[in-house]
Amino acid sequence: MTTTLPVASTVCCAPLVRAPLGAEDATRLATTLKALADPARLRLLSLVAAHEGGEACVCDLIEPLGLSQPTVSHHLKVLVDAGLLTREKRGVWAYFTLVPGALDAVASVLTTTGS
Amino acid sequence: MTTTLPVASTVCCAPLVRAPLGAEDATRLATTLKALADPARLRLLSLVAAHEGGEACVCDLIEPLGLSQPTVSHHLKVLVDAGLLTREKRGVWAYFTLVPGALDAVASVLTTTGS
DNA sequence: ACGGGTCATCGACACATGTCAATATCGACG
DNA sequence: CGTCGATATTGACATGTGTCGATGACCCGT
Repeated sequence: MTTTLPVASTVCCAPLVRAPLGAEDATRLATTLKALADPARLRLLSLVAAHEGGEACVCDLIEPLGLSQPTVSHHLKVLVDAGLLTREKRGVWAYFTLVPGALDAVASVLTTTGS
Repeated sequence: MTTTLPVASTVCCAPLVRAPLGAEDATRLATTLKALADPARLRLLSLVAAHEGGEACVCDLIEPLGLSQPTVSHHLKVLVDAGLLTREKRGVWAYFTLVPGALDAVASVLTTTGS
């Protein structure tokens, strides 16, 4: 294990602009946002979502990204650890899928129109 | 100028899970998300939003964050450069305010329920 | 004009991060 | 069993980032 927690489900808490969020909540949210704050990872999420069946294996993602296979694997691991993707190994291939509601949870914390 | 562009208004584009977003769009989005992906900056946004009148000066933010004044000033600059905060100097004090719709723009890009 | 208070900038430092080449792991299939 | 092909892990490297102390710039009373 390289990272810490199942974060995306821990994003929880208040809409950020309602109450001055504490240090712990801020750290958890920042951890999830750090996972998102990378061009390669954003494109990975986008590619997985747009791929047929909503799932894609590493081999599908290497070429469109233009990055090496280890780098792609690394980014995918970050996204899985952040709770944004799930990894399912079928035979030789590893299939990745969006975690339902994970991105929306982040979005809802950032939304200000909940007043 | 340390950074690049008025980003928050440039977040634009598609909801991320609709079409595989291009390299440029991914970079722009990542830039904005990087500005958000820090506990101190998240708490700053939260503190400013919760503060009386929706605005706060640096001196209001130093103590609740527990960081040095230069560090707070640095984080505020990052948020302003990202288009998430506005800075207005009145007399000796610098007042910061949330840019209306900036956070919501980021949130809408992340939302998947736009199908 | 002077001094005190608010904020920004600079320089330095430790640490995290993205990337790749090389290597390891592991399943499928002759 | 041996090999090939798909992923993951490791090690190394350059670069980016958060933090602070020191300093500079600015406004405002006195």
